[in-house]
Amino acid sequence: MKKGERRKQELLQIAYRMFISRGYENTSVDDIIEEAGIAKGTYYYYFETKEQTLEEVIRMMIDREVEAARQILQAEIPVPQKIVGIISSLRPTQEETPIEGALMQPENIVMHEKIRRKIMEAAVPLLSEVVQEGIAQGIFSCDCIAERVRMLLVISSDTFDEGLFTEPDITVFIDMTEKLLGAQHGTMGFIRDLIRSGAER
Amino acid sequence: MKKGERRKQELLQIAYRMFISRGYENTSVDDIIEEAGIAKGTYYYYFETKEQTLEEVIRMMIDREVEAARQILQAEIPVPQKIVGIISSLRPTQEETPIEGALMQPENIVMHEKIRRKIMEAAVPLLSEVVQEGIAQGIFSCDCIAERVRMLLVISSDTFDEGLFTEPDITVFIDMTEKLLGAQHGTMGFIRDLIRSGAER
Amino acid sequence: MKKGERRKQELLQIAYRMFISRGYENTSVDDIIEEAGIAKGTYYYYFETKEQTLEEVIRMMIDREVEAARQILQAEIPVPQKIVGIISSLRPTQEETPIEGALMQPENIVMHEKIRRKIMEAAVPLLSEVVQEGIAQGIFSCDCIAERVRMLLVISSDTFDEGLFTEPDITVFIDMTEKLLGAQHGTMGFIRDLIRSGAER
Amino acid sequence: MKKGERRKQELLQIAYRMFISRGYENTSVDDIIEEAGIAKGTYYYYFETKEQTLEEVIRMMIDREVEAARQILQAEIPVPQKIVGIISSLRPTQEETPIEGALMQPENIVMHEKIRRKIMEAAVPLLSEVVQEGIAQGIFSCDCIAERVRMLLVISSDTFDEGLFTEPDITVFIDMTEKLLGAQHGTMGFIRDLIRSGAER
DNA sequence: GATGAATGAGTATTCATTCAT
DNA sequence: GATGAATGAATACTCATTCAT
Repeated sequence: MKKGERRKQELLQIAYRMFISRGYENTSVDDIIEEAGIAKGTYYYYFETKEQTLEEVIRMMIDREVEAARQILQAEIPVPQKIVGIISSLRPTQEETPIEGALMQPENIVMHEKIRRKIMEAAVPLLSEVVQEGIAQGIFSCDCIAERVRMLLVISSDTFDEGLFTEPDITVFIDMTEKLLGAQHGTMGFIRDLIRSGAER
Repeated sequence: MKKGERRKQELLQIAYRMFISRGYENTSVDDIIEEAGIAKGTYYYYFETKEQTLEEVIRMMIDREVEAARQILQAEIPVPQKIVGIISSLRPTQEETPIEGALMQPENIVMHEKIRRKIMEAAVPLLSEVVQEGIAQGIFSCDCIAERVRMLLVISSDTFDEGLFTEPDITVFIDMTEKLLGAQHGTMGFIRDLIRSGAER
Repeated sequence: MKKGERRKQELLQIAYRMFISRGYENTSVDDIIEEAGIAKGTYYYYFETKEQTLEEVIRMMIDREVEAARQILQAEIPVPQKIVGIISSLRPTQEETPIEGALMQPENIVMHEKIRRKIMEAAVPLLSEVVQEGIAQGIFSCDCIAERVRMLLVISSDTFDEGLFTEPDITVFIDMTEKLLGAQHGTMGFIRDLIRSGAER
Repeated sequence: MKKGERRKQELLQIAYRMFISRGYENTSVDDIIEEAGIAKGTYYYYFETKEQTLEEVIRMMIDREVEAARQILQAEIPVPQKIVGIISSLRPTQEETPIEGALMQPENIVMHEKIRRKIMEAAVPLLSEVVQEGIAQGIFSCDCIAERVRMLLVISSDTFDEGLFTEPDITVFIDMTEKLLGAQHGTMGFIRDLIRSGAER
């Protein structure tokens, strides 16, 4: 039992890397089995279809990220930092594809989109909880929390996912976030420093 | 020459409809020529590759929409209405795919994404101009106009493109827009009535 | 040993049902082991190949039917009734596939044909014996018994196996049978009543 | 137009030979294109699917045979000879597979069966006409013509198609045919000479 | 007796593209 | 301008069979 499970995890890992770096559509089953050094039959022993492999790859990736996000949720840090931390941890394929840069444009779109939706599903409740916490602490003040959180995620994703943002983008994002959640001006300003220190690395 | 041009426009029209309704990847060259009633060779007489056809289809579609947006830009209506009007007119495949609903989920993603980017490119300068106008009139008050406009478009697209929005979504969207542009509370409230009257139809 | 034998009989039973209802070619080894709830290896412990399984399935099925036919042979009923009884008892998959009707058309042909041939082999001597008996009793009168019996079986199979016969088919079949065996007109007329009463059920 | 048509006929011819000699299931598309010396794409330019190829192969074969049968129907020969002639001409793959003998047992069954049914459909009306003619001439005397003709075909096919018949088979077949059609004893006796002279060749 | 992981040759089908006419 | 016959690499998936444990 264990043996088969481990093997499957290995295969998922390999498929994950290939899907991310070349795109789902551009990765053939032949490519995967060659990389994995297994026979066609072995692949289909573990996965019903290629599509199913994608599904499992995404689930694996998301599970991981949601786990990281949950850790942050329970950490002993200020609420604004929690928000930013969770959002960052849910960025797909962030430091995971450092090799080929932002390879999520061409035909990775399909997978990217699938992931985006799943992450949305998982992230909205988590973040809502934190925002709630912020409201309780008097840091935030707003209604329609779920909708605002969702909007926050969409903007964040659009602004930062491709790594092509400018200073004004950051400014507006910070402004936006504060107003969206009804926070005092300056509450989220630390984001700028965070990004700067991140970029320096 | 003219005859050939007209023919090409027809083909683009056909390709456009097919790409929209079945997705780019799911539309084969064979499908197109069958629908158009022409031979394989004829298709390749007009287009270098299938990819190029897509490019031209998108350009055509965007040109049209930008044209419509430009008309609104020059119309004699209040600035907030202009903004909403332009955003609406740039919604891809809105009344153009009335048949099968929001056919932009499954594998239309690729085309949808390509269009989205092109529209962004075209829309940001147009909308920026209107916002500028609003600022001059004292209706809006903000910096980083281009970035804010972009954000507005992203949120609008995410909220409304699939047609699956709720009341709170509208509320937050209106709130967001006002704060994003530094408008007075209530300035964009008319959007709600607009959507309601649109939905009634 | 006994335990293994029983297990094998169970597997044969399962394979039998699946072959009959879905066809030999359309039933994969995977299908069988799933239905049986056993592992791949177990299957191949009991059977050398899938083909061999088919062979054994057919043998089992025929053994049964021949046994039934033999009972009729020894029964104390008139010779004409014996003939009809034996022919009926040898109909393959008659009350055995009551579920899906005449599932022997599409790709079941392969198995159907194999069975047909085996049944022929088994049936000709049995029926020949009965015809001999009929000749001894002065009911029939003919030479080349084996050949005539074979012909009888072929016609019977063609006429009745698919269950798509009409009144004239019955008439001709009865006429044929009488003349084939050199019986008096009317001798086999009871077949019509038999079929009618069978149909009424 | 003509060029393509001829090519297709050639391909059909090749497929025909291969299906007959190796069986439909055992002939892969790869086999066919290799034999034909064409590319995969070319094959699929002419045929939608492999199944469709089979369909067309069968149609071609039957058309030919029915044409031959029709010629005999209109010939100026005695009615009994017509009957035998038509039946013979409808024998599938008779002198057409002289090479590998009766290669229609193993998995050719599928095709064989398909052909058998189509031939039946075509042959029954043709032969019925001839029998009618025989009745008019006082040579035959029977009712239920279609059913009798069908039976005749079935028996003939079973007896002769595989080429494994004996003297008694011929005797019974002749006897059967005469009685089936209500002909005088001796009417069909010429069949025996026909077969003998055929076998001598 | 029984398991299940591993195999790999085999299969039909798709499709963008080319080019001689 | 237009045709349509020809291409061939690519692709996902199947399945009977083996064998170490």
